[in-house]
Amino acid sequence: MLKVEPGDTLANVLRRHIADDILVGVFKPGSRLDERSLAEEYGVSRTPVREALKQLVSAGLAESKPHSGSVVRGVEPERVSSLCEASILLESLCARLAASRITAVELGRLKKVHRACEACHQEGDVDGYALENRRFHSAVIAATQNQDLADAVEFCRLRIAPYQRMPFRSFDRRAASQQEHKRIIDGLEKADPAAAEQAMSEHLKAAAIAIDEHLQSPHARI
Amino acid sequence: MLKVEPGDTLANVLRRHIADDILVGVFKPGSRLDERSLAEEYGVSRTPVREALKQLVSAGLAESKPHSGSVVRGVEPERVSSLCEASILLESLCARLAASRITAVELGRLKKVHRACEACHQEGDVDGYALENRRFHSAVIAATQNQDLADAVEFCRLRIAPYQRMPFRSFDRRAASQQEHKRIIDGLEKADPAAAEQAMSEHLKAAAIAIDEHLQSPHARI
DNA sequence: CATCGCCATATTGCATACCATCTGATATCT
DNA sequence: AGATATCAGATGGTATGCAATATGGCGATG
Repeated sequence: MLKVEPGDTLANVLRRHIADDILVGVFKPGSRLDERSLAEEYGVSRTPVREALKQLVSAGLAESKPHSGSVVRGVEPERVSSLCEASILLESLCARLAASRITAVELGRLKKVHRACEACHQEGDVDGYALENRRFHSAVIAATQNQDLADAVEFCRLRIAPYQRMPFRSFDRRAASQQEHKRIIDGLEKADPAAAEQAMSEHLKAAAIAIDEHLQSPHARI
Repeated sequence: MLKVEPGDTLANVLRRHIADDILVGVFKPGSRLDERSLAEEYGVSRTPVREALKQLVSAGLAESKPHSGSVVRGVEPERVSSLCEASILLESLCARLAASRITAVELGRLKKVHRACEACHQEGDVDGYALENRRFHSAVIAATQNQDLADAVEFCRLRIAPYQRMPFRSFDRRAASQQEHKRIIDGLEKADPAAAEQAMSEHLKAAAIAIDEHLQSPHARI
């Protein structure tokens, strides 16, 4: 438990661990991240926990007021639309760029991720699908061959990640998402920037609508 | 010295202070950020300094290897082009969006900043010009009315900031920059997305070329 | 003479203790 | 009874000390 590899640090391990817990929904938006509790839970001191939390705040996954602690950043429904819009604009841009830059190797990996998505979809593995979906989008972003652009876009993506996974509980949404992914791959494979951009834009718009519907429904609140 | 307002924290003050020092060139890329020295220099303990440094790393202004300390992130010349490209793409996008969304108040503030730029330019106040220039771009980004998009773009801008200011030592570059800014304002005022996008793109391309030329010249290395 | 390995030192990472600040609950005053 | 002031408990923020690890130089060995 809590193995820290040489050349790494305990705080980094904690950050990744807690971030995963947020992204997968163990820590829900709004819940408090108490330093002492977390430290005790992981069997470490408060110091590395603090560092991890600070980094999560920087990443936009949590927020903190001085002397009032940190909470998982909640995204109010009205903010979701802003977040979705940003994501649509940024990732469409990436798709357009990637179409003329993606390498054969990257395209191969993208297709592999797409197949993994399909498997999770058929098995009804929602968490698995959410994970592979994140990998799919990260792969497109990375295909821009511009690390700094990628960092900025991932910075935004990270914030909606907790919400992206919600609609995947629906079989129909997953099926639609798969088809949309396919169109993105086609655009990239044909090195057609306009097509890839259009496909990505439509995909994320559909996702945004699905998220919104989930937030509207009564059982929502994540 | 080092006043910490109530409702704020010493680490935050330090972060802003050090970040400013990096942006203004007191700490040059590549220089070490020693925790003990900084702590002693500011008359505080290592803990808040550590937190500040960690945040700077998250912001991309510094980088650290475990047990090896932090250094101001150096941008190798070959990475500058990637950074500039990202900045061009993202800010042009913002300009396009802002053209149809900027409010009268925001436009007024933008013009005011533009006048402040002009004053610094005439006086040869390079640091002042760099500051007002940053405000100008931040104002455009903010005019998208999308905080999450703005955060992502600022995240990228922060990384080139140390290099943006270099060309401003040249009177001619400042003069050209002013004219380019004017065209951006015109595009926004006419609510012409294409014009604003075009103007911003050309402005940043010119800036990128200017930065590159500075890095090529012998007296460069910031 | 070059290269590899070891050791000394400096610097970071982690833990613990203490201090400042916020939150809420209670009691008092209007 | 309502509002406000005050106090106690909880929680973050800061300081310091110790442990772990990387770095650079020196020496031994091929």
